[in-house]
Amino acid sequence: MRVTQEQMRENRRRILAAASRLYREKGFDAVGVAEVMKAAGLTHGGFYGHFESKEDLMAQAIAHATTELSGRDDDVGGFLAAYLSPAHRNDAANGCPMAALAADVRHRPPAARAAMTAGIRAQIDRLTRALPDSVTTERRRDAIGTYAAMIGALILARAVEDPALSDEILGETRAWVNPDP
Amino acid sequence: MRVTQEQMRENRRRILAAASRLYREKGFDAVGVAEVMKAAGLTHGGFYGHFESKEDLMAQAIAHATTELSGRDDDVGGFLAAYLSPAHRNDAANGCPMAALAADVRHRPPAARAAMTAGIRAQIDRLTRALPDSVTTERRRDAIGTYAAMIGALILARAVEDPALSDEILGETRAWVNPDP
DNA sequence: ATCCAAATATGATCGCGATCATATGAGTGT
DNA sequence: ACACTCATATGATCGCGATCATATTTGGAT
Repeated sequence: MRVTQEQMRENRRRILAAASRLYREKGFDAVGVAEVMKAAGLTHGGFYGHFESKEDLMAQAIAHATTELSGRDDDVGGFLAAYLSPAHRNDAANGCPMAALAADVRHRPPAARAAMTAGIRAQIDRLTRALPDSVTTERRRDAIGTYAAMIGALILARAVEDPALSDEILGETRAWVNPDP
Repeated sequence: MRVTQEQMRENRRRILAAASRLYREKGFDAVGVAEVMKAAGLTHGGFYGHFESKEDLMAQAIAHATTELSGRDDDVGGFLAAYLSPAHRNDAANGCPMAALAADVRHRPPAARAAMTAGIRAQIDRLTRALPDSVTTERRRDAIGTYAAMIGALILARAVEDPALSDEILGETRAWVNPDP
């Protein structure tokens, strides 16, 4: 059956949202086109009316996730605490797309890597603007180091099966990158 | 044909070495049993004489890689420089198994996660022993934060397609975690 | 109102990869 | 030497997932 142009755009948005959530939760390979379409409330056949291929979907889903999650630029401390929280660790599906997919994107075609690169660059720039100035270090260096530690800690905390060690990695990294508060 | 007990153990070692290299290079999903066996100089059928399943192989390959790469504990500065070098970024196949596989292991069965957990714990302990003592921070906290930053930076550097940004992430993180030298 | 094109649904196809069944042939203990 | 067992080789099987072919239904323009 046919559908309103409005409805079609909405369906496309649904597909992207479902894909970006499923990819973050399970990884690119574990999520099939049919599963994405089902999660979007559609059937698998219509997929190729919206996207060229699964590769195309991966790239657009990354872009969708990275542009959607751009919060406010103030309150770095709060951002850090939320990022390195057990809640974020336990909810990859709605969390940071870089922590969930950056390692995976290494094996993906150029379009997906380009989208990821744009997201990483934007996040570093945002952090650079948000971080407090310091006499001893440069802001951009701080931003890059802090971002790397955040992502590394979240990935490690998610990889580890021992909850105590996982919590320790989150908590100690948070104290380490932000010693003052 | 049959083979010496010695030869069989050697074959098993070859399979593990090939698997650990291929997994680090391409990820778990992209590497099939047949490819691993071929890289080890065998045919795919004999695989189940050595391992229960692909899951079993994944877990043992992680353990193999993590126990093999335990270098000396001194010279943290040199270790850091090598870890955050373009050479390491470009050679995931022979590099740190955590940077290559920790994010992936999140989607794997318990055995693989247990092996990865053991490797991460050992590496944190090793770094804790190797880091210089400090008045302002605790050694274990330093170790965890530094390790997180190293892994995060390497993952980001490998995800990014722009070589300039990739190099910058490596270099700035290195300067950030180790400001003195 | 009517016709047409477009969006989705339904149902192949096609290749790939994990696992298993059977065959082969050479180590191993007697 | 001999029989026998076991490691490997060869060749199915089996399910899954990406992609495509065809059908269906209804927006949208005339």
